[in-house]
Amino acid sequence: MRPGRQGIIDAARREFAEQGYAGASVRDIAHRAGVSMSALYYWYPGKQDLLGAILEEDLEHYNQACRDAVAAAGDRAADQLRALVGATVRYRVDHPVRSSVVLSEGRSLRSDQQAAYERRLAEAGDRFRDVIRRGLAAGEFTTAQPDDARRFILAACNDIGQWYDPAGAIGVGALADRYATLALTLVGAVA
Amino acid sequence: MRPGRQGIIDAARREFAEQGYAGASVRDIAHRAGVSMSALYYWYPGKQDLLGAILEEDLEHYNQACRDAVAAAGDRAADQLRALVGATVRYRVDHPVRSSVVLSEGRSLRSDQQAAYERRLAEAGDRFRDVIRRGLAAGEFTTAQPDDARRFILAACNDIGQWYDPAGAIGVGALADRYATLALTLVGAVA
Amino acid sequence: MRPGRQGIIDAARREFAEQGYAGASVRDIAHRAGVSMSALYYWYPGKQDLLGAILEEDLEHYNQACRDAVAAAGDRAADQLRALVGATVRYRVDHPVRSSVVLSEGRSLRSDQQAAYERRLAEAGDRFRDVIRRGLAAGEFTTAQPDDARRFILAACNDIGQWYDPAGAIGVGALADRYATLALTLVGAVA
Amino acid sequence: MRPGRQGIIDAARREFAEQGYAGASVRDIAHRAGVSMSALYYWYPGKQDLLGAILEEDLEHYNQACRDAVAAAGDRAADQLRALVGATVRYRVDHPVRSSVVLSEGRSLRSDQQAAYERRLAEAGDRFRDVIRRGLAAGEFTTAQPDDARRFILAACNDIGQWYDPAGAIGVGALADRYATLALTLVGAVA
DNA sequence: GATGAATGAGTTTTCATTCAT
DNA sequence: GATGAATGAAAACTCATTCAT
Repeated sequence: MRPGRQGIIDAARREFAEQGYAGASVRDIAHRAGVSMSALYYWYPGKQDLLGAILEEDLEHYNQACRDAVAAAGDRAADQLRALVGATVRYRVDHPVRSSVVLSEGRSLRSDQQAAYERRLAEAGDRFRDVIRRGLAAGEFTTAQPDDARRFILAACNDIGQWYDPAGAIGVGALADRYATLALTLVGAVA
Repeated sequence: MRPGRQGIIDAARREFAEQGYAGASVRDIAHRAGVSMSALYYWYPGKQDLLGAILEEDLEHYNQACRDAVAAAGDRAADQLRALVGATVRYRVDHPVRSSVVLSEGRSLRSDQQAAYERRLAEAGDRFRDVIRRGLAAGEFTTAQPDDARRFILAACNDIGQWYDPAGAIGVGALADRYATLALTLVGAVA
Repeated sequence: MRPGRQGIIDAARREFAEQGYAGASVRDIAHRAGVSMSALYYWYPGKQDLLGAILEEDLEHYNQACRDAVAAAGDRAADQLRALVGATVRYRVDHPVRSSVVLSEGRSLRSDQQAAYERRLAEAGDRFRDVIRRGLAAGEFTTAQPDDARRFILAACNDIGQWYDPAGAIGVGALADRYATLALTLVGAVA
Repeated sequence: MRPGRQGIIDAARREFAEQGYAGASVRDIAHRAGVSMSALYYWYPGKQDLLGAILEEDLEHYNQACRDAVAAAGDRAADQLRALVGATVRYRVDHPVRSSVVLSEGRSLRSDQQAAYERRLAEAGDRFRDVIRRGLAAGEFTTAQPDDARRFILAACNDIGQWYDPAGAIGVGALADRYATLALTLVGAVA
């Protein structure tokens, strides 16, 4: 696990995050992973497959976090939305490198890898959509613009990596709470 | 405008938008512009300078649109925020290529170009910050989270290019209105 | 030799003849031509195109020699067959490098280049077929195996490069005469 | 025969026939043979040795077929020549892969393997030379060009793999007869 | 007896850029 | 004002081969 495959994936993720997919070089990835280029090619058939493996792993990782958060949140839509926003904020803060690659390098995937990527992305979006729909149906939310609200919430959460300073004064927990509050405002949560 | 320069910039912008800065090739840019590579290098010193010129032109272009919108909006903060959101939504929809490059290729700038870029970016952010601050001071807005609200609004507006379909059913005007409404919700606009 | 295109083609032909297409390296071709690899790629899009250009040039060159020989040979089929065998023998002897590449590297062509190559090869074969058919029709030839005779003749002529020693005692003219004699024997030429 | 060795040789032969020696990769050979690369290297010291073993085995195989054919042919040179042509035609038709490698990859041998290869090739040529010489001595053959005739015959037989279609209408037996007839024509066989 | 893992030199090709004219 | 020709470095990837186990 660790020595070959995982070390290479980790190095590739960092390199893709810093340079972008096109700007990253396989040579630098191998060097960063502490293996020869040939060893890298022994474990992965090519640069594109590295990206595919990373996006698969990280999106799945994030989706799992969301599933868990919703499952632990109880029945009220407001609590589920709080949980979802919290999980997303936390993921962006705790995994900035993973988040950066997932959110900006999807377009660099080979065409045959796109479908799986977009399915996983849609799963994430659908979870928000479902919670908001259920909140509306239950009378917990009152917004007339559920789609726009969802887009605001997701865009805001995904944008965190662009400005958040892990060494700064804002804690993750507080940030999650604040973002959840605004999310509930957007969906017009009652009481 | 000028025959050589502008055609090259336009081609470069499209190429950067489609491939990313690192993934774009000077050869392809020249070909797309219909000029020889030598001609391109006659007008611009290099690839980085193309990016610099594009980001300068487009961010300035966007900032001017915002300035004009605010200036035309009258004195109430709510109207100014509506105008600002409207200008941003419109820019993202009407200039998807410009928007895409400005929003995703800033990190590829040479270090000596970064300062100007970030100053212009900050100008855009500050305009939202100022309007929200003035709205709070005037009692028009009531939010306890002005910074978070600003981030939600900007992130949502900037994200439009990721999903908006110009051939789809949603018109720009309607979209601008809807986004402005949510923006006002976020800042807790009164009555 | 000559700058640019021709020098590169000449070097590539020699290299392909000596090492085979797969065994030849673009680096060695460029070195042999006295140009940098980048210069080579300026003139030709890739290794395969070098092979394509060579086979086209050389097969056409040979076909032209055959056309001229037949045209100059007068009306009797026997004379035309003599001319055709003479032209082929001469080509194999005078252009051993061209002959070697044309006869052994056709299978290394890209699929889109194969058709043109095979058309030119067929043209060469058809010229022999036509002459033999006409000789039979005119009563000059009597063989019951015109197809086999044609294959014997062509195979023998094409094989010359495998054993002929240009520094040896056999002159081209004598060889051409001897091969023509056997060719006429094979088709059962009368008197 | 032996489990590892023979499967590897068979795979290598096919690969060499399809791609040429230089174009074939040890990886593909191992994969085709269904063994690991390490296993391949356990049985054979390297790629060159595979080629050496193949050429040795196949040329010897062919030579043995010729020896047997001549031995079974009786004393008349014409019958022996018929037998020799028949054996060669049959070998080219029945073993197209072996034939292809033997006839086109000899030049890729390591220098220390060349001698043995050329000795075996010469043995094949000498058998034809001897039969023709004996036919002339016995008055069975009358050609004035025994060397050229031999070259025609061998070249024609060796060329069969280039055009013969095993799924086509021509049977091996018929083809052998026809080629033998032309061979006898070339040597000027009497009666 | 056999392999999974790795290597370093090599491959073809593309890159941004320069220069003589 | 502009170009055709060229460059050296680097790109992604493959090669035949080796070695510790």
